[in-house]
Amino acid sequence: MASLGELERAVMDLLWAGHEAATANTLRDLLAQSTEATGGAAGHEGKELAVTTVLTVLSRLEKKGLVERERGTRPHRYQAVSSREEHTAELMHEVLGSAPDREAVLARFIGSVTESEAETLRKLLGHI
Amino acid sequence: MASLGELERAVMDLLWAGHEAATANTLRDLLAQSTEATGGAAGHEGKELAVTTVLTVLSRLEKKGLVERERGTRPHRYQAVSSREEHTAELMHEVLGSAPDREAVLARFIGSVTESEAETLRKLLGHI
DNA sequence: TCAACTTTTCTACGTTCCGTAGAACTTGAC
DNA sequence: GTCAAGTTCTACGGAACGTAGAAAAGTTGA
Repeated sequence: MASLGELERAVMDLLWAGHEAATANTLRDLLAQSTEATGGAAGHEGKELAVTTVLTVLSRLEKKGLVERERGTRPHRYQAVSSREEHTAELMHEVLGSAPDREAVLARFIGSVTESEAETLRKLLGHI
Repeated sequence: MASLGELERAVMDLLWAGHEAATANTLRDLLAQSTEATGGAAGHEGKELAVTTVLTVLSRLEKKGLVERERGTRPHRYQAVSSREEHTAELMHEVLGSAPDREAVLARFIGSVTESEAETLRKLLGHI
């Protein structure tokens, strides 16, 4: 119950970036802009998707529990259920929990953390 | 480039559990045993898969970089490229890296770690 | 109120990934 | 050189996802 497709991910990124609820139309425009910006590599031109496409994706994201919608207003407004950081942290816990020996995983994990991240962790853990 | 199917996962679990290289035949037998053990819930009876099925899965896992095979011996022998713990830790880093603000994610992550895990982390961070 | 427009839901198709395995090919042993 | 064991090729069905048209539901100006 985790992985997202490419478009689903792009939509979540937009919802996470602008911290407000957005309509499908707004999102469609933003999607066109963001793919436009990435002219070079991936080949996605600034293509406008059909609104129904965006709506389908939003419905799927809602079913997955990542997005919630206000049904009151007429153009429904959508927003992320939890912040990108919370969601990501949750995912990390999910991954961590998928191994029987969590502490051994943590040992490996810490082994390849940057120094500044290590410092952050020390602070968070109430170390000196 | 990450998620595994159910059978792929089961195969990796076997390769990770018995730390030695195994043949497709061995794995097929082990798979039948392990599904047999889980009589109640999932409904998977102790069904023997075709060896070709196991071989296909192993090929896919090889292509994904999770498994490597000795081509020298005739029944090829397969083994996990990295331990379950390393693989899991790598995955966690991948997830962590998927968010722009890694430190914010770490903050949330630490927020819901068990006390014994926190203790482990403190020790590990002590001497980095 | 009704016609025109906007928004949402339903349905569907193509692609990719995965579980599954038969057919065909390769290779080592005798 | 034949045969049995093993490996590769090919393929099919189902689920997830990108994509969007058709149809239904709601809104609004005249």
